[in-house]
Amino acid sequence: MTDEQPAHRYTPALANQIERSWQDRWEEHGTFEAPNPAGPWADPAADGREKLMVQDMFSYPSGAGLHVGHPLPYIATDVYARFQRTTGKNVLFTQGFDAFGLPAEQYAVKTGQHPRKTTEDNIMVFKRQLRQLGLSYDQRRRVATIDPEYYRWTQWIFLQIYNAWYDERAGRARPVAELVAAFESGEVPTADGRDWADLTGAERREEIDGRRLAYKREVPVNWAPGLGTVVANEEVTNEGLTERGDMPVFRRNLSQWMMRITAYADRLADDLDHVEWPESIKLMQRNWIGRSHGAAIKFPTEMGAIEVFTTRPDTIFGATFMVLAPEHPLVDSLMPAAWPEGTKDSWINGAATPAEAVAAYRIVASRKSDRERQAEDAKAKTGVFTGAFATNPVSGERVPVFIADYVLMGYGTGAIMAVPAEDPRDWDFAKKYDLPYVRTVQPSEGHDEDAAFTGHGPMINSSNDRISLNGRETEDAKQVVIAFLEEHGAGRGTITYKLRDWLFSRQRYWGEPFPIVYDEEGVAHSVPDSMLPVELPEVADYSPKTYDPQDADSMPESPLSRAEEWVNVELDLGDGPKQYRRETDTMPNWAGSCWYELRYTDPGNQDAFVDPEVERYWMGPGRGDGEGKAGDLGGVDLYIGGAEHAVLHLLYSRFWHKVLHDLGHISSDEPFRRLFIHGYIQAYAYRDHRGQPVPAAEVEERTVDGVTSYSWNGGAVTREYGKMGKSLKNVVTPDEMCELYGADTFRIYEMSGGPLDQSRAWETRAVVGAQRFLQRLWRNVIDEESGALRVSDTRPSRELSRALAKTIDGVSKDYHALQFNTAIAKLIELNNVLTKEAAEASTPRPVAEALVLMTAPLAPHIAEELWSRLGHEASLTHEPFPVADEALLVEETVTCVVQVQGKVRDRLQVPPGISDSDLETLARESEKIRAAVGDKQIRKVIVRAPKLVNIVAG
RNA sequence: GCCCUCGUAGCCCAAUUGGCAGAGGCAGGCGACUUAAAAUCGCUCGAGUGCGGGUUCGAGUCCCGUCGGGGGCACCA
Repeated sequence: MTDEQPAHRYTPALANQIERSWQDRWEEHGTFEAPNPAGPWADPAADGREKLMVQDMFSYPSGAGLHVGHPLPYIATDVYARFQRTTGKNVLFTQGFDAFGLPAEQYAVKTGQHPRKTTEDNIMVFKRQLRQLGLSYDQRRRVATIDPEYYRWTQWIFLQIYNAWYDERAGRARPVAELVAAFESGEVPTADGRDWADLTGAERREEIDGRRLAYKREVPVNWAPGLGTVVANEEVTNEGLTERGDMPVFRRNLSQWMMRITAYADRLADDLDHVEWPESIKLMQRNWIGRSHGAAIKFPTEMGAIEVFTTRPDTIFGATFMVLAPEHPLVDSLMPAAWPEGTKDSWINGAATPAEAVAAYRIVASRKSDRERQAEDAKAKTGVFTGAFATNPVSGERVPVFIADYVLMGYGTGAIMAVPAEDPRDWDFAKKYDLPYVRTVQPSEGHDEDAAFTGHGPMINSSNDRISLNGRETEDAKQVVIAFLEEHGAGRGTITYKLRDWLFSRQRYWGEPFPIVYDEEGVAHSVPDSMLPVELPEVADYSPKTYDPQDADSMPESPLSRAEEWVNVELDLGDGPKQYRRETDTMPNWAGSCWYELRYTDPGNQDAFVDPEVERYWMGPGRGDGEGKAGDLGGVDLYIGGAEHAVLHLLYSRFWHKVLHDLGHISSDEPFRRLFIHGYIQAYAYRDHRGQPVPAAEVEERTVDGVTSYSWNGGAVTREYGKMGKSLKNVVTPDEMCELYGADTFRIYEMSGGPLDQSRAWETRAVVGAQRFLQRLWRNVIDEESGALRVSDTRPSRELSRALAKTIDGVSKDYHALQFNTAIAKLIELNNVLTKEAAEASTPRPVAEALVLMTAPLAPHIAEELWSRLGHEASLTHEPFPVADEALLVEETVTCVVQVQGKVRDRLQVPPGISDSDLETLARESEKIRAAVGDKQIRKVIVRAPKLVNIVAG
């Protein structure tokens, strides 16, 4: 079959051959290596050029390999990087591997191999798959998080964070050494107010540890017995299962490493104003940080004051009871021995004493798993009276104190003032337990009397001899109440966050070991820089001890704790050799990806995680795309990735980046200046009558009378749309596509499907469109029969010259804006115009060369091949992008539409520079327009020269 | 329940950001080449923008409501 084809046709076989040879050549010449301003790759040329840093989110080398959805962002960044090189920029573009973590370990457990072996095998597969796509990575800059030379610096950064504290007054992190000085001088008060000089050694250590940005503490954590590890709050799904592995999670108190990300809550929220990210992602981060302004208010009781947090201090006259979280520490001391006067039967759940009622309720609440709480009807509020009363500090009313599990210990102060009339949750609780309500905001017209009113309106019922809020609007009333509380020492304006500190310990083998050892007293010490990296030991059994997934009482046991020889070490930490025990937990998967963008800039550096000069060159504020932008904080110029990392990865890496910035190690204050979220490639899957998936590639489609039906092996099947996966039998791989069509065709198809931020369906049969385009392009330069060039030095026709200028202009704009789908359409359009002209004659060289250069970012191999056949020795990588002839962009005549009452009645050919008044005159003189207007009065004429005139008559 | 997004030819998508609904591709139809088919090439058919209102001289584009798809959050006081 193929032997009947013209000998020099651009067939898949030829494409494959060309692609291999150019990939080899690029590698051999180090074509995509980007010079640095300093260090081993220093090149004076770097300084003279503008820089640009383009990056994909870390790839995770899973055992399954790539399907056609994975390369979408990689190709997009590659096109962008290649385009930017043609504008003369020094472009840093590479791709590394995030290779620690649960999936690698679980896969290793399943196959019985060491995680390093399976991970490295997977990396090899990924590298091969990525190489065949022709991605223009700087190979020298690839990093893998599992490489000891990489995680040495991950550990070093951990120690930087460990040895830092957050100075609220300065609004930044500072080294712990400066904290000691601040304690000594009394600048920073100790926790209990005593003089630093009066504290014992242990007390001083406690003071310091209590302020470190990385600290170890007994905290309630998410323990997953089925995985044998704890996971972060963010890694637990709404169903109360682990995000990876779908295992049940239980709340347990365990001593764990934490990161004080909450210290950065304000800056993480505020600096979102200075990065170019999609608003939706900024919103998700702001919601996650969850900053709310309100007041902390003290409600006095006989046993001391209960502090509540509220965002609605204005409604305090409506606070008719209080609710504490069941775990609230004050509950025990609040309870009287017996039920007081006025206790309603419905409040006590049949218990004889408050102690009995509280104990019983606590058991019920603690037994509920997160899952059960989710499943429960949100309106089914439960709780019990504590027997205690508190005094409303503003209204002076005596209010009963309840405990209920709808109040969470982890948010605010774990206690609320309940305002049923203005809060639906409190309303539900009040209805159930027969508690009174007082409306303090005038509900709007028609508001349901049997419901809380959460809207805004003038204050009512909020006045006594000390204060009056009546008639005030919400915001105003808040300020008045806060001022009143502060004046009377009963409270203050305050801010609360949903963001919690980051749980940083995992009981896994396959992660970075902590650079921490414990002495005989159990005191933690940093491992000195000179002893880094702390390498993972070889162990016989690298899987953590797992339990029955439902066994809530089991205890985590880290695999490293069994490596006795590694755990027990003799070290000299400056005071002579002593025995120490190593920390046996490892860091979470996120650690390595928290700073890799920094390492990309200087991966060979042996003396530092990054040379400050190199960091400033690639990521510094006001450089690259940040040039001339007020308030720019620096960072990667373009970062492309999926929305699934909108919160976790992007928040954690911003946090680490800010700490490193505060400590003076880097100049940029944000890691990623511009973020772009790509859509996904999804696929159709088909199921037979039993609901079993059938191979999607073998399904036949038939349309009869406009109704489309699908069949497989003669039997009807149903179609669904979703992810690509083995279980759905709808996986298409880049390997298959490269073999069947070639990488360039595959790249064009991937980029032509639609805007990059939109998801789309994979359709193998449509790939041929991309192939036809490249074949036509090839044919316009090379004679299919002889293989000779068919370009000439003839001048292109005026029409072709215009088309070329328009294409250069449009394509260049599209590349800048990441609109590769429309860039492709414009290139095809020009190629089609060229095909018509070239059918009769040869292709004018200037057009051929410009078209090849413009196509190169998208289909680099064929472009390089044609460029070389056109007689150029060097790679076109750094060849300047064609420049449009401005004169040809101006049309000679423009079609002007003349409308009457908004309907098109005539079209005029006019010069583009025509004035409004000349155009109006022309339009009024038009026969068709006169006929359309008839004898109606012309009321108004809208002129938008040179394209439109609209006459309003009537 | 709340928030964010997207709905344009049979399908994937354009539309100078409020100014003639069509750039490109797939599929379909007709033709050329071929003994034939595939591949290739040429020509060609094709929506009034999910639905209902509103603003405007003019709405795919802005506003309100509604339906449908995708995503996020969910007792956060």
